Amino acid sequence: MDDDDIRTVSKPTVNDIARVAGVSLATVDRVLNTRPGVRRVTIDRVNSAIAQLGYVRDTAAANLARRRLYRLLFLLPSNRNEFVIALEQAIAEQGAKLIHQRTTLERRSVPPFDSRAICDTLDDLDPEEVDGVAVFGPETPSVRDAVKRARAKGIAVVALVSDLPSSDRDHFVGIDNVAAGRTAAQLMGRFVRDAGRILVITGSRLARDHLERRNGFDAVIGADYPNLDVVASIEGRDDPELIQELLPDVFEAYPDICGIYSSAAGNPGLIRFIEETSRERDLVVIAHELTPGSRLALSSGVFDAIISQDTGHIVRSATRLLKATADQVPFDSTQERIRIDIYLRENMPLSPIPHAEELP
Amino acid sequence: MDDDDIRTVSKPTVNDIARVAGVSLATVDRVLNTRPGVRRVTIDRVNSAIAQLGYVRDTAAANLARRRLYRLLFLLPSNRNEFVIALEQAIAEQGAKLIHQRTTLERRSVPPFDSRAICDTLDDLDPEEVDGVAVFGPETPSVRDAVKRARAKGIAVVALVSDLPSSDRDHFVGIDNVAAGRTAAQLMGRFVRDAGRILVITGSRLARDHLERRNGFDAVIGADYPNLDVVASIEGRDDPELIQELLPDVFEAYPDICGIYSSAAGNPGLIRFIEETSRERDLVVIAHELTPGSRLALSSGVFDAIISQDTGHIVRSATRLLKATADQVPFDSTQERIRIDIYLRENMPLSPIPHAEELP
DNA sequence: TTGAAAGCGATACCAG
DNA sequence: CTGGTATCGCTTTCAA
Repeated sequence: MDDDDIRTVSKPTVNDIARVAGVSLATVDRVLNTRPGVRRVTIDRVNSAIAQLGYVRDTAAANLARRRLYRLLFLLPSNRNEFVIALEQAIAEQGAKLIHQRTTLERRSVPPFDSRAICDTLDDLDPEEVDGVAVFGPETPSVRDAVKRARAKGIAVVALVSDLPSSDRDHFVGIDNVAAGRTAAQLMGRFVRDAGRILVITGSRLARDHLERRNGFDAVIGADYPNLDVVASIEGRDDPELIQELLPDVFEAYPDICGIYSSAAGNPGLIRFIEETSRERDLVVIAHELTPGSRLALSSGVFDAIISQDTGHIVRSATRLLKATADQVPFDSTQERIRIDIYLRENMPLSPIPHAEELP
Repeated sequence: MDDDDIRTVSKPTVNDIARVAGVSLATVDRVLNTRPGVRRVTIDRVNSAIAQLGYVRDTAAANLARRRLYRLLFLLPSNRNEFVIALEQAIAEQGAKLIHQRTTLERRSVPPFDSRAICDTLDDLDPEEVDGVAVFGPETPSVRDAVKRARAKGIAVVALVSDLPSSDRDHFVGIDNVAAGRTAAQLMGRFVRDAGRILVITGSRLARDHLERRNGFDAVIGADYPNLDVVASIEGRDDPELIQELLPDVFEAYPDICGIYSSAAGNPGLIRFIEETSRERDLVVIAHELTPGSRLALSSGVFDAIISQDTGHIVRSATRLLKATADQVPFDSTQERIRIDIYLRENMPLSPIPHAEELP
């Protein structure tokens, strides 16, 4: 009892537990890590000592002793659009920092919407070699099952950017895309001055995130803005060239388009089209993802607003969640919520990707 | 040389340095931590071994051995508005988590705008007892000098929410308030449908953040929205009662007010006024800080948009920056940039302060 | 000016 | 089943 009082200044350690429970360090460790070979009574004795002392494991010390390495894998589509590139950069940057914290980030690309490649990659993963994987891919039945198998092998899995809800992934790291679509619609409704038609550019039917955005957008425009009419969307397949090619016909068919919601990738094509043809038009354009290209468009007035998600935050969050899942420890949910960022020209960060790492 | 090659699998340690430099661990440590009592030649030998091996210190192991505790202090105004309360909650929550990471967060309140109290607190700080302090206060000459003295004593100082630029504080943790004001103005200009007057509610002339917002707001309205006219602002002193009291006269004098920019605290008074009197009016209202009260106002349509800064992020960022400064190690500037958040009804987080800490 | 050795808090191997 | 002990990477006396 006196001992306990004396100890209250600093936090209890395994040694304290051993002393209070009257067992050795090794036994305490066995109980702490639920390893076999301890009698029920002993387990109880140790556990009550733990409870009595209010012990909390020092993760840093544990990882040091364990020489624990976290090997995490990011599985991305091999798209070359700016968003995916930003994500890759964020992974590379975080990876360079985390190497000093016993964590390695590996990145692997598979062809877009190639469920098969995703499944094969996941199935080939050896739990001895990989602790967790972040998957940015389409929600297909085969992917869903492959995620389940990976988790069954003991590999932590988070869905990145686009959710895989029915796969039992451990977490989803990204924005609520229905809400993002609703946000875009609200801005559109506010920004457009008169009645007219709105064009939505989508990506692929296979991408859950694009679908959700579209649904959210339509719901709000339909409910709150009777003056606006959403015309049948064009499917741009995230391809700038295709988008630039399709747009003239659309504007021919609907000359009264007063707003464009670019809900997927392929913005460069949209930007080129507007710069070449629609300068004079009073067109409200809302797009997704703050990238070098979309920043310029926002600065120059080609875009009116950008809905975005912070790629740095996404990578850091995925990393923390994969580690926490692997270690089965709690995490800070407030820190892991990815915001639906709204950027106007006025609140853009000065530099999208400040590479500088400075000394205080 | 062979040794080095063999070692490339894992990262170099102090032992490797000692071996390569042909000195003892103790000497390596002395050089690493720039402690006295080492000959020039020896220092050089160790340093070149460090460079050769590309050594990076394992902070976790160092802190373990050092039994390093970070004692950080947050100095806040004793205002009871929701923003300060949210900040206090974030400090309490982070503090509870960080206690397991050798970091204690202490919070101290001083009367608002009481430079003297801030100076006294800073001057009383013992560098043996406090590693860093985050100051949320007015930028007065005396505060500036007290910050300088604190830093001279070896205490890390960051300015919180409102910058103290001429004080040589180590960092500023908060948003660019000029840009925040500009953002509010752009939204206002976009949201207001017709010509009219805009009322700005400010806080105090002593608060740098409020002044900056006001300047940014006026600049954009003046330049981009000739149809809008900003009437002389009212100084609400962050006081809901005062604001509620002042508003009727203002609307009497200017019945054509079509927008309100609440650039400081005291929103509850504004909300009550609008709910009681201006329901019928077509009033665009933009306020600062997402709090329980402002969330409700946004949901109900009393507010049209909220400019905000994430209190959780602010506290985490201040903590990381104070630690990094105290240890003189680099930090990740992309992670520390506090965003100018724009919230509409559609992109509000579901719960402003999710207290839940869940298991994966 | 330098080195040997004892920890920090936790883990893991090898005996018994 | 349980305990002793070396070790992780780094810091810190205490001697020499």
